[in-house]
Amino acid sequence: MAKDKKLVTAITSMDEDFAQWYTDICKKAELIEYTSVKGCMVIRPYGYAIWENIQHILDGMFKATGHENVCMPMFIPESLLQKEKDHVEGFAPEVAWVTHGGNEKLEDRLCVRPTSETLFCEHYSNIVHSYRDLPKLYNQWVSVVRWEKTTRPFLRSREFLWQEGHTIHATAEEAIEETERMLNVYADFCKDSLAMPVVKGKKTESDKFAGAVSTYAIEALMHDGKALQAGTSHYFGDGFAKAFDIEYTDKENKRVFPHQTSWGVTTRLIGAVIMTHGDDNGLVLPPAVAPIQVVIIPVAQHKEGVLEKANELKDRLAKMGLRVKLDDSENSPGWKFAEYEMKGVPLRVEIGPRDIEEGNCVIASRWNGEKATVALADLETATEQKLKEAHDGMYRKALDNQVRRTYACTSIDEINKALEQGDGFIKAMWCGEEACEDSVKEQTGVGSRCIPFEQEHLSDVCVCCGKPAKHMVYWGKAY
RNA sequence: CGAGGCGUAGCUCAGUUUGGUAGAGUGCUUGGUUUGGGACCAAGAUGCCGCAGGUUCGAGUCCUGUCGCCUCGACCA
Repeated sequence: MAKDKKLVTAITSMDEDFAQWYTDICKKAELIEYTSVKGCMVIRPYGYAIWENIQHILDGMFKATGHENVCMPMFIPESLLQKEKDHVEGFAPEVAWVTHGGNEKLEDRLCVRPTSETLFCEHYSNIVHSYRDLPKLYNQWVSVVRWEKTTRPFLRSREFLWQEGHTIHATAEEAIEETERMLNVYADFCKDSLAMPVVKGKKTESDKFAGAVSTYAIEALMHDGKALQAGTSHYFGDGFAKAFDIEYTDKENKRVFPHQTSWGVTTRLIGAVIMTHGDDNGLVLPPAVAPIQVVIIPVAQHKEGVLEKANELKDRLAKMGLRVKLDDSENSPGWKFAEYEMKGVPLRVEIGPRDIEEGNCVIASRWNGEKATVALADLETATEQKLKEAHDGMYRKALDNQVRRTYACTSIDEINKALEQGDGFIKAMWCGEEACEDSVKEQTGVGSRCIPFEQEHLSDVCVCCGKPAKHMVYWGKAY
């Protein structure tokens, strides 16, 4: 792969310094730019286009499962935030406060939403009165603010874009079903659109969302072996309803509390894509969310007929509904190759005088670096096939990495030994006690990620205390 | 919030030890030659040396303060 030294020196290699590699990609692929406010970044057009594609696909999936979009205010009065005890305790340390309106000090200061459960609850208490009003399946696409101490582009910023679904149901069964349904939507999206394998599971008690009865998550394993929570779905029971006085009259004319859920994914998904698929030449984007799916690079473009032919190919691909770009700038072809590799464009079509004479073009695939000569007549079918291959190949490659870095362990020693080969997922049995969860983290550095739905029986006893095991848990170092 | 690192041209950085006219590479602009893996030649433009005080005849350089960014921890999507 040492084709050209300049390609390698353009960004820090991931083996040398993974964190720097990540930052380099964010900057050089023009995804973000820093601003003068810590943790608040400009998401540049190319980065935002990825988000728009994510939004578009997910929004379709939400609508297909019966959800409606709404928009809540950005401010939450302190008194409202205080209503659910666990919730406020969980979020208070990281909220930003608005204390003044103009020059006047506010009586009741306002927090900038870190999440909108309280706002949805207040609203539901106003509009839910009868079983006929249920369920409400709401979602919103907004930004939220959490005053993080340490920030990183996409992975942990103080303001971030997300969607938060908030639903309210007549029964616990319905709400639990919704919680699971949306976790599956997320997992399917990660697999089918981001080519990213995830582990679905339940969070331990200590790792639950503030105010939830149970929290479910999808966990992904990054290229460096660290785990990233890629999405969550929470079941609230009727706890919020009780705290916010949301009641309805059921068919038997009884006053009862409804059951709620919330679920969300964020721009962190972009970070997940970078760290799942990227390589030392830059970003590698899954075709489904790539802002440019095919880039056409003319070679010797000043020569008669080259640009005309390139434009013709562009039109043919665009007609297929693909996002295609023709780069006819004055930069050299080599420069363009490197540039669009940095930006992770899935396919590159090269067209030059030689090709035109032979009736061919060259299609290069970003994910595996392969080049193929394709007859111009077969452009559409070849492109379609190579995009599909890219998605499938990327998923397989990511899954291989995850499998290779997943270690089944039955003792603390085994965990530590496994981690010597590099970070990854540890599968190990657990008794269910928080003390053991803490102890494992202390002794090995890995924390519980989730209790996967797909359980395996590795041993009868807890990896830590030796008492009877209740669950197999995925452990890992987290972002 | 703890520990470390860094703020000099759009970017990457040298210059700070030992105070004395602001530097390099890259990028940018213009013209020409090029074009199948980050092309070449020529000419040009670009700086409150993060900010505020102080010491000094003189500060990018020394002192004090301050703000910000990055990395690693603890916390989190």
